[in-house]
Amino acid sequence: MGRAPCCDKQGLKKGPWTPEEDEILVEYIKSNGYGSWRSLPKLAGLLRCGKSCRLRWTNYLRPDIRRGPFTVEEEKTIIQLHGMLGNRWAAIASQLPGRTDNEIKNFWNTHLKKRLVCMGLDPQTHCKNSTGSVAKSSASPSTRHMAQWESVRLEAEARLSKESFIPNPNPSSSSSSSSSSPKKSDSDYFLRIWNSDIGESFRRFSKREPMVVACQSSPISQASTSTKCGSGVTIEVAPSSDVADRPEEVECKSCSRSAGGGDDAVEGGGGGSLEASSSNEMMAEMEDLSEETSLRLLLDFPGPGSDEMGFFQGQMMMSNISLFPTLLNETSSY
DNA sequence: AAAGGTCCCAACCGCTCGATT
DNA sequence: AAATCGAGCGGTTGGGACCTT
Repeated sequence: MGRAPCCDKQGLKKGPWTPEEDEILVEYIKSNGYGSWRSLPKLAGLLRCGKSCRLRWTNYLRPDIRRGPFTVEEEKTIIQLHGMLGNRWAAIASQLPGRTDNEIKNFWNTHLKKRLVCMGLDPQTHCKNSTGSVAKSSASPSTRHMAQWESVRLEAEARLSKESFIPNPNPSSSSSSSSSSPKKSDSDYFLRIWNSDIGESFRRFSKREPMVVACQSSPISQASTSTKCGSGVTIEVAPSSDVADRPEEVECKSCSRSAGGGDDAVEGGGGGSLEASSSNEMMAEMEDLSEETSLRLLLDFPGPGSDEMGFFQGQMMMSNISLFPTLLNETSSY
């Protein structure tokens, strides 16, 4: 598309920044802001291209940059977010105040990646590598990450839909009361994540790739062959006869609205529908399966002996966000 | 002490996307 | 609708710092 170079590179300086250049850039931005990076170097009197100035500012000179080694909590956050988002460093950085995407990327490539390899995990998929016993789907890592998000989101929407069937046993408790209604708030917690930077990042990315949901390890996901979101759009999950090799494809025409109408339905794998007359016991069973499966998908749960679940809860709590808090408490003994 | 190898990170490059013309 | 621009993102690299022999 005839893209012009970002700047006229003739006569512009490259390489490491000098303290003098740093000072000029900082002083200029302090007094003028950084409205246009392209014109900034000329206005500030720097022989650098705008791109270089932006990079220097965002990665090094910004006053809110947090320097120094990564903490253990930050490391775990990066690993978890990388498990969900893949190499989307900017999205990961948005969850780590004061850290830049470049810094996180470097830290990942020089430390965390090696650590995962040493643990016998594929740094891209966070699964056991080819020598291990866990073989996931043939989908690309980014697709799997999206699939995890999408799977959990679908379940959250399905749960909301399902909840709308159940008569409130305690009419005095308002539906907006989150603390006294864990089931309801569980869905809300997910939707809050969904509406956060991470969710936004996922939504933007997912526009570019067809959605493939790999849910072979998920009994409830296999069972959930279709659901309706709040706008009445049906999301189809075609059952597969060989789920280990062929991840089920989902044509998701979803909206971001939660399900709420009384005629929304969640259909079971046997072809039967969960209707409003379903027993509470069945609902409870579905609830348990659904929540555990969702968590495992979301966290790439590595299995017994891991403390990652507990960590993740801590991370989310730090951000005033918790995914299915009651379940996390129950499952933290894994 | 010196040479060679490895690690680490700041900076660059090329691409994509959204906005504008 | 097409071309262009500006910004941002992720992959890659150059070179200094550090380690090993």
